[in-house]
Amino acid sequence: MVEITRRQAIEDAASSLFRERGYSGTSVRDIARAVDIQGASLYAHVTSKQEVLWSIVERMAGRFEAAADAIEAADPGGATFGPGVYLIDLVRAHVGVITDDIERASVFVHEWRALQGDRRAEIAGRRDAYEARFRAVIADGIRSGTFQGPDPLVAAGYILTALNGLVTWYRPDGRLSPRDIADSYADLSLRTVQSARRSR
Amino acid sequence: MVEITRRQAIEDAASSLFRERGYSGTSVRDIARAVDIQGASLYAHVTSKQEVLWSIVERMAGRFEAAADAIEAADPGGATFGPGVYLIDLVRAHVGVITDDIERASVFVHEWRALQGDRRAEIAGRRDAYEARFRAVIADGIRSGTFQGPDPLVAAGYILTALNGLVTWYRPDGRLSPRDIADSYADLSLRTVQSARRSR
DNA sequence: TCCGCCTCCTAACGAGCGTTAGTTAGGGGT
DNA sequence: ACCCCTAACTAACGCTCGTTAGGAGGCGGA
Repeated sequence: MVEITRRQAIEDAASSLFRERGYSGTSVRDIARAVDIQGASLYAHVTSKQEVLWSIVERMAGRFEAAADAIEAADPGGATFGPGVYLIDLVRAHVGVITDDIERASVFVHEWRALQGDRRAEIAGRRDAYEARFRAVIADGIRSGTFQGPDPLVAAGYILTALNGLVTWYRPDGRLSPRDIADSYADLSLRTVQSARRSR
Repeated sequence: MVEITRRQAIEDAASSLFRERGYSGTSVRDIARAVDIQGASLYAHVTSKQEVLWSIVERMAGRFEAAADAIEAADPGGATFGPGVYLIDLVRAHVGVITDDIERASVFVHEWRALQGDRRAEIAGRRDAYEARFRAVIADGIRSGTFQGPDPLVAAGYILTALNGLVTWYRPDGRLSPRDIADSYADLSLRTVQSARRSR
């Protein structure tokens, strides 16, 4: 990871620390130390600690949204390829965004609550809108008989938290490539909304 | 919730605050204010902030373990009723522990990382041992042909994070009762490890 | 009546917090 | 030669942090 700007290096260091110790558990002097600088010198590059968190979270929100937008653009409402393909694509995209930048993704998933005021509300809203895409495709699939499930809300909650849980165990240098995980997670998620074969 | 001891009231208040703002984001004066006391007066009931977190996390670890122990005792190794029933029972038990005390469960899931030194290591080990029960039953089921899956480790990770994700959206006063959720989650989890019926 | 516990208080400690102010050193453009 | 920009520094601000010390009031049991 070659750093171009000092600002980027600071955000990378902050992401890593926020992930490890949480936003509240990380001091600006901790971040500064990670880029070999005095605490006060950080403020030449950054206006506040809160703004660093915002920058990280906002960028990741944008990535998730863009990935989902691309899928919607390719197959509006899943009308062409059906809810199964649409759901699989959403899952693969979600996994891809996480594995692409695990530190920032982890901060996005766990630390967005540390945002204050309007920014927190904005992210809460955008998260909800994003999750609604999953709820919609699941509800669609159930309505059309492609999926079977107890409740679209519960199923969406189950799948989405499973996907986000990836940030707790994914290791870039681990046995499984992002591709492997995307394949597995797409498979598991599709099964989750389809009736199981009976077996004893 | 009728409080018997002052200590219990303090732990309840701390659980609620740790859940909302995180361990680092909560000060001892915040906890004290929640039980209408001066910050320093807390130390008549508690030896340190860290010890309060430990008390909460340790108790919940015990609950999860006890619930799983009961299942193992009733059907050792799933030898009698098979992996399907065993997994369903584990899932129902896990959901039950969470819905039974959502605040403490949420702290257990998210804030155990704030523990320091040996205590953190101990909980990490106990968590891993607990999760191994899920991995084992899934691997068993795959070996015996009851389950089909891409990888027992991935499947276990997927299911466990889905279950733990319940702490982020469960509301005791919501539409769904703990029973409803246990039913749905047991169903969804079983599907996750079984091949889907083909449908278009 | 007195003892001892329980609960809570005020005052204070040293450390660390996020942030501001003012300054310095070096390099590139005019 | 001059100027400004960038990137860093030291010093300090007011505040909050977790925690300790020492004491006061009330209540149950001997």
